[in-house]
Amino acid sequence: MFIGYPCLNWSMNERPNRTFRLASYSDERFRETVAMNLRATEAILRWNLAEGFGYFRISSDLIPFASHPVCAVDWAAEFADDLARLGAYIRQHNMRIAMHPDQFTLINAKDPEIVARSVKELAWHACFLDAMGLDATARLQIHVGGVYGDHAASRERFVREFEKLPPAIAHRLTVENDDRHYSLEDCLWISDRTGIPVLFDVFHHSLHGDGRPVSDCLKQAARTWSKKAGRLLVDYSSQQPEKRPGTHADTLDDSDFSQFLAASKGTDFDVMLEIKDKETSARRALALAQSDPRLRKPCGKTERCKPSR
DNA sequence: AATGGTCAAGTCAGC
DNA sequence: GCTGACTTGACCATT
Repeated sequence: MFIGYPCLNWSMNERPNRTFRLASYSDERFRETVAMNLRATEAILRWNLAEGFGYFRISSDLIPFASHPVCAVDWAAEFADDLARLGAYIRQHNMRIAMHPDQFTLINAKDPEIVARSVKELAWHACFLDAMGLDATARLQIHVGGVYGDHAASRERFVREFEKLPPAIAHRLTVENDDRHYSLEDCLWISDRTGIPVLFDVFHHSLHGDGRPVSDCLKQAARTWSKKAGRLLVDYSSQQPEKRPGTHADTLDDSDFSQFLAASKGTDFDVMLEIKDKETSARRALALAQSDPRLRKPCGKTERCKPSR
């Protein structure tokens, strides 16, 4: 088990998600921004290694406007060396990487143009991971979406559209249960028909699930992950008190997380803490998991990974 | 320097 | 048909 946090690190003076307005786009500005974002990401991964975090979600803002027609720069070629170096670092320390294209990525949209844009969006993410030389354990997670008032039809459409995806995307794609439309059951239904591994979101399951115990869900979701796809991925969060149901907590609820660790004992996975204060909570989670035999730390290639302590 | 309106992309509910 | 919510950081124009 690796513990991770998404995209940003507030305690460092690094921003891996710098962007700018479309109206002020220029190739030069694009290049500068990508270069800064890459350097920041590299710095955060170094920090993660030192702190013991083996799992990280790389920001989709790293390459701004990557799938937009305005972007004519061949960034994968221009930054090939930087990307290869970053990838080598990740592989050397056996780190786990995921990316989460945003909610407008809908391979099952009714409008074929939205589908085409979504495929382009997924394609650049896949290209980015490819350029780093990462294998299929580096995942692209998306929600099912595209409901248009008919869950069943949309679920079917997702399966059909998946079959048409280029292999470079298909072999990295992962579906995640969401908090309003598609439960774990739905994702498993899709997985049965496509072989897509299912990322289990604990918090979403509590908001939109069938009430089944987390331990059962984890076991079911884990069965959808092959050796190639890697360990099961899990998103964890808890409810921010006094806020609309579904609002992610500002900071880790220590007792809720400890209960989750206890309840999940029978399954191994990498867990992403979707908590707003990022690495602050991730550190506490790491401390709470210290005595958990599943916990691993990122390590060098030659040195065998061992459970911490 | 601080502030606040607005930002590529999608869907849905509510007017 | 249009607007705002969803959700959330940050750009950027304005003060």
